Amino acid sequence: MSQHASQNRPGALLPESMPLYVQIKNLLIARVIKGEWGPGELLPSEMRLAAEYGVHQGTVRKALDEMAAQNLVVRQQGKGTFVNASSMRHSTYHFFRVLPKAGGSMEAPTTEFVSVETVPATAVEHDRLNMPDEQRDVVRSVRVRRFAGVPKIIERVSQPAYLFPGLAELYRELQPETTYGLIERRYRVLVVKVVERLTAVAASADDAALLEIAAGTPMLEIDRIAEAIDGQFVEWRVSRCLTDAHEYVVELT
Amino acid sequence: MSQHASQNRPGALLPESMPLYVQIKNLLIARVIKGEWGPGELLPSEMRLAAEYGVHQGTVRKALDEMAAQNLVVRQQGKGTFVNASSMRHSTYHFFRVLPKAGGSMEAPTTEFVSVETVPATAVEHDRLNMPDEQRDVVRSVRVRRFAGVPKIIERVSQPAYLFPGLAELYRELQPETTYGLIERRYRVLVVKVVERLTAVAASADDAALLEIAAGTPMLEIDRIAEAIDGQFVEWRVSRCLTDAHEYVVELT
DNA sequence: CAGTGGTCTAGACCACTTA
DNA sequence: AAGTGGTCTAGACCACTGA
Repeated sequence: MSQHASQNRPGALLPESMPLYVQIKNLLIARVIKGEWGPGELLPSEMRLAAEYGVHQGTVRKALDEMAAQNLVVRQQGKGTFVNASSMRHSTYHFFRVLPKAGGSMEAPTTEFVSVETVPATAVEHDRLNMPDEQRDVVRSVRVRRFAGVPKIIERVSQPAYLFPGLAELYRELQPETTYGLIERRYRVLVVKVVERLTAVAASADDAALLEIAAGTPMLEIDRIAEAIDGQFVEWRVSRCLTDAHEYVVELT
Repeated sequence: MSQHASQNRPGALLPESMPLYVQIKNLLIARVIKGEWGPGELLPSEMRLAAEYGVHQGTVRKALDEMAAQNLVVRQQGKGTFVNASSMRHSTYHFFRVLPKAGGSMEAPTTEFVSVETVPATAVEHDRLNMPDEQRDVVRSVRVRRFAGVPKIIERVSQPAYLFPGLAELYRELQPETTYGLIERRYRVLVVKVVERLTAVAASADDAALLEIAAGTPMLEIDRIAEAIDGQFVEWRVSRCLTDAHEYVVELT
């Protein structure tokens, strides 16, 4: 793994002759996935890692800087480098983009589980979650989120059962506010990326009943796939939101 | 610009509290804004900039790396560092997130200008665009975008007239596909950030007439503020989209 | 106080582009 | 061949943290 060794075997040391700092970064990510350091835990210092891998501190630094840029770790001067935990992110609602319209109050929503069941996956669920053929079951749950007591969002969530044994019971028991915090603590699965597809739809009869509105009311539908640090798809969620007092905010650069 | 010199000028344009590479970065950004190098043009090499500012190459490198991370410049090994031009970005439609639904074709939309006028700003326009009190006029335009000939999006755009003299005439004359490419080429104003707020709305009578649909059809409304490299707000755009065959896609990390 | 990450300099070699 | 950005090492000093 030393610079000298890689120079003497061009293109041969590792599957691809990637830069040293990229190799270090990949090794560190693999160790984070393996759970060697849990969410929120302290990594060894730059100097220790450099000694361990036989490279210069600056090389480890560049690897850790890139991991920090990807939100995999958080660096704190004087303290050290920590595995990112969702509790350490911008907020518990890091991936939650539905906010009160400008001027509205900032209170967090409450969550009520309408139903939780473990059932065979539909073809669509199986496909969207990229599940292996031999795995058939999903944990399907329906939740209603209320702002100031008023129901505004319906979430229909499907998750591969084989990744999360006992998840249905956990949901019934804990009724957690945030899915990702729970699966991170209980299953050591860290969600690092979501892809959302937004459309405008008319409220169905089911929606209307749950939200106490007229059927046909325009709603914002958010179709989300959540991806874990190892690339597994861990959730397919379809949310329908009333946007009379809230809006979906996103910043693009 | 040496570390020593900046320490001797507390509270100056470049506060001593900032790291050297941040000061260099700010100076370089200022020069880009001033137009010293136009969009797509080559910056001096790291070595030249380091000599010019009297710092080490590595310090300039860190400044340029951060500018590259912000998409202000593009770095190419063996060639040099270039000011970002929207034509060099991921695509001409870098900020355009409305895409055909999965499985749909990928053809680009056409743009038709319905109206262009220079008029006094409403109170809302003045506020949203953060315009100075003494500036009163906006260029207001309405466009319809068609996919495969079918009208799907109405865009209502307001821009501060004082920032873009002659813009209304340019719009009438050129009917450009993309606003940002035009104002970059003609006014050397580079849009680097947009904030979008999405809601679901019912099509108005106006919308229905322009898109040949029934009033009340659910539509996706995208309220966008576009920000230039110097922090100026250069556009307020409200788009209404039919999402029967298209969707708004965003990836969050 | 020792240990951590943050900044800065210095110099080497590399891969890529252009002429 | 010359010039560019990309990588890596090396060592210095700083600011911040916590015992």
